[in-house]
Amino acid sequence: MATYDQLKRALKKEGLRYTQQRQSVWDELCATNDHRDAEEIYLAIRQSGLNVSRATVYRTIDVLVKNEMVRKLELGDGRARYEHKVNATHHDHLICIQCGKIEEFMDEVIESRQDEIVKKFGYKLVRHIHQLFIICSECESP
Amino acid sequence: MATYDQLKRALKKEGLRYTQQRQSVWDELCATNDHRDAEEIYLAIRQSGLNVSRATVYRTIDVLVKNEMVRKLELGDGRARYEHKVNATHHDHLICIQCGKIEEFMDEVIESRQDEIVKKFGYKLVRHIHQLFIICSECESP
DNA sequence: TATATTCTGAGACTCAATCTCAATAAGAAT
DNA sequence: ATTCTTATTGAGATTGAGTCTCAGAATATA
Repeated sequence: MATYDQLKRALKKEGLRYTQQRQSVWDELCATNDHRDAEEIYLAIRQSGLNVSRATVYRTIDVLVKNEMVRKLELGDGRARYEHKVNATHHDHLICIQCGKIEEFMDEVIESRQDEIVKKFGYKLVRHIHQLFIICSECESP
Repeated sequence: MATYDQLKRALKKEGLRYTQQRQSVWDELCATNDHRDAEEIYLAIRQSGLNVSRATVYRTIDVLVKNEMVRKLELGDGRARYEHKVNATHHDHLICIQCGKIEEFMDEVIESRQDEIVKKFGYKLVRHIHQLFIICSECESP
């Protein structure tokens, strides 16, 4: 699942060395489809018996985000979440404000409206954040 | 502009006392239509000769946000921005990643698509964040 | 193998935001 | 108006995510 080659290529492109620590961060990010914070990634790696520091986790994630292998999610609670982008298509997020569950959505109409809005202003769209904060069905009627 | 009555009403509703410090925070927030962070609000109040602590600025803003007199913007850079909601209609934001300029947009089609998406999931929409990170015309061709 | 360079980890540091608690001020009662 | 009760304030300590430092470890190059 975690592609050894993709990591090597990205590191080479950045002029960085391939190391076991960087591989383990990438492996752990690919191990689930969850949206986890840096501390969770760090603890999961340690759990698996490997010794990688928090600093290395943060540094490696930055490289992966820059190379579009990982997506960084800012939910406004001060902790960034990360999801790998292996085999993933573009999507935005629904976040339950009760249980924290995160689901994904994608809407072509919204995507194209965004482009039109930006075009009308005469600007250039770089990226967007679209998050729907909801109460999920389980939390609504438990 | 800064409505004395609206503040008094909100404070009464929360079981809080009306104080000069709280009034000055509300006054300063209403003084411009900018999207400023807490430190900027704090410094602006001090500039005007009043003595209000950072703690009070943060605490008062929380009350104002809770009572929908002020909107909190999380741009993902670790500093929340605030804008007053006096005479304001709903809108989302365009943010220039070069110069930091913030502009507003509103699109009925996007708004209703959001409702439909949430409805399809069987969830309840509480609030949303929609931010378009752009490069503005001045930054694009200076 | 020797040498140069990058990487790592532990912990110090940063910075926005929150918390603490003694001193102060608001509002109610008299 | 004065007193009394209770909330508020301010200065600085604290928190917590994330970044930085730098000596030692690991990797690449000669």
